[in-house]
Amino acid sequence: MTITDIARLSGVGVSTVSRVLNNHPDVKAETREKVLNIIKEYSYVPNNSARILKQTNTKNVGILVKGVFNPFFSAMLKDISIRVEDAGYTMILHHHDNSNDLDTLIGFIKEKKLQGVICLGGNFLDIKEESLEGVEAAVVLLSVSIQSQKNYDTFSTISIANDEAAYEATHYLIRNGHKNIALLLGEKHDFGIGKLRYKGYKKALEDHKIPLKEENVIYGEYDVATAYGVTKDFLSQHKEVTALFAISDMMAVGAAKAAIDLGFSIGGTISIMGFDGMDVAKYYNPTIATVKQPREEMSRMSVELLLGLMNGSAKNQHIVLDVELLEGKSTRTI
Amino acid sequence: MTITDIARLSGVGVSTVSRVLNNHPDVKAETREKVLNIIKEYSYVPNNSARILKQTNTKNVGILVKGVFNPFFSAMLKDISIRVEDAGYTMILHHHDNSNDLDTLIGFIKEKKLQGVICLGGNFLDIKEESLEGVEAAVVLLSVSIQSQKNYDTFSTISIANDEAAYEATHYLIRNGHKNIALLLGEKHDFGIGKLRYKGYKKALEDHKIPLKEENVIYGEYDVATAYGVTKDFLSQHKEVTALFAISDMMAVGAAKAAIDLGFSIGGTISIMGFDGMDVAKYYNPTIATVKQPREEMSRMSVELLLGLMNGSAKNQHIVLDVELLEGKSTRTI
DNA sequence: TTGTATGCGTTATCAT
DNA sequence: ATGATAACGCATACAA
Repeated sequence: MTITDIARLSGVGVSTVSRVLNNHPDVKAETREKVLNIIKEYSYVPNNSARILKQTNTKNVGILVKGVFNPFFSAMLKDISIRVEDAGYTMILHHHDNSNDLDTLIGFIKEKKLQGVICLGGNFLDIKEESLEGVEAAVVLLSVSIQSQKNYDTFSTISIANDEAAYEATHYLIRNGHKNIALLLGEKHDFGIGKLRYKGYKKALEDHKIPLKEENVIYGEYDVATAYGVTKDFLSQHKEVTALFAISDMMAVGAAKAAIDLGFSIGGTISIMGFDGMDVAKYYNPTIATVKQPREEMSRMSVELLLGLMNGSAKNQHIVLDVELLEGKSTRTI
Repeated sequence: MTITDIARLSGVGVSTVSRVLNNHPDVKAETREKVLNIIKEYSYVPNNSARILKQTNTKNVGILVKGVFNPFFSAMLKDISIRVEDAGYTMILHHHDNSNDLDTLIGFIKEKKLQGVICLGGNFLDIKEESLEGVEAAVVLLSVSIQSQKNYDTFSTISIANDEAAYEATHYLIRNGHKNIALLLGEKHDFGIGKLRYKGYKKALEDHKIPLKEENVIYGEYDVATAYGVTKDFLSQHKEVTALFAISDMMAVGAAKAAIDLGFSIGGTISIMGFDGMDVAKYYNPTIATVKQPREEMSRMSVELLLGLMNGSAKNQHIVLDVELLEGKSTRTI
């Protein structure tokens, strides 16, 4: 069933059908009605690929998400999608788990003829100034990790200082008298955000002359159940540890439960700190201290910047936002 | 930059470039190399719309998600995507929030030329046998709510008996001596799953001659923070309530925290029961009793059924799976 | 107000 | 092994 079929069945030309489809004004009401009826009767749906192929000026912006299953991203997605649609753009959400984030991004832009893209997550470690030179779309990288600190001019970034944030969290625990602080990371071979947070943890220890013990670093794969398991194993053998810093709130929850099940008291015999500022930290029992990423602000700024880039009123820039340490009942001073 | 440009730059014809792109065997290694270099040099990416437009036999299955921000769906998505890709199909994820789920589904199938679709969520209340008659793709509705109990032959469904599951949860609380049981629903005007769970709650009360009090039904919009707020308001005025049944685990968490902040003891002065069987219920402190939906099984069956429907080895069917009541420390007998 | 004809970028058929 | 060319379904410039 194509536009030609509908045209034939309605006894009109294809362009008339096309006009009806696209709400063009210059179609007689009667004709429009007739065509609409045929469309409904045969439940015809235009082929969007053909449409995109033909169209030049699509008001489309894309959101490219790496790992949609991450609850922190899911939450940001919501904010972003609302704002994008408010601005009159159609949002095209694309999830992927490819290794090459950059190629995926470029392919996405070309395939969908996008005017702009916000990337949520991913490691653009080898991105270069010229990587996006031929790309006419505005690109905002949000919460991604890139290697260099150069002021690239072909794309924008919005992020937090992951190393400093982790430093702050660790420092908070140290200030409260903790010296034996375990670190619960995600994946072992993460050269992006995980590495930066590790760096911050390490520096905080160094600055306070606390020796770093490699065995105090464990990996929970950003998963509650895994975090629970490794923490339980770890704590049962390392009773001397008085605090644990998890680099995601979901892992902090798993760790907290593990500690509880081992007889620790959260905020008593062990202090737990999370990362992200998710609702679950706030509503856990007890409330888990966490490093809150400015999620709403990141979402808002990313859309505003993208819109600005698209209409030419903004230039590419690299924004680093502040985090906020939220205290909870899960830590104590010793 | 199109395939024609690449052909010109490489000094070959478009068909040769197309062959290289699609890994056809009959291209001289040397030629392939040459073309590949040009492609890389100009960072050319094929236009997928044109591709889809042209292709007939795309091995594509779609996943149509309504409300990707729901953590229960996110978890299922993960299982499904792995299985679909294992089967050699490309998975196309599409999220939407349109009111007409059926139209969105049909549009999605036609646009992407899909061989099959799994729908996650949505209310297909007015779906009819003939709604999908002209659609050649296999359709499996997963965790959706449809009005009729007819054995439709043009699509399949996999679901749980939401009313019975809610009945079971309520009955469990009643059996444990509770008579004043609050119900924490999602949205007020939900005529799908929410309505069914309300029905189960109501019937359980009726069967035990417990009068239904409308003021005991509150709405948390499937959101932790909202659930926290309404529960706090509610419990501070209804100290006589001894149990609360939330129809999602995230809402149960919010409710639990509200109760704690009001001085209740979870599993002591108040019993809390959730729904879904999410990790968060298990790792909450204390562990929250919940009705576990067979998530892995639902995911597995949906993919298996879809594959069967596509290769003709299966017929459309309507499967209702059992739930499992997981006890926790959050309820007690009175 | 409506219809005809052309091209969007690709794949596939048929030659060569 | 490779190239020319005809669709795919649509939007649109231009003609009527």
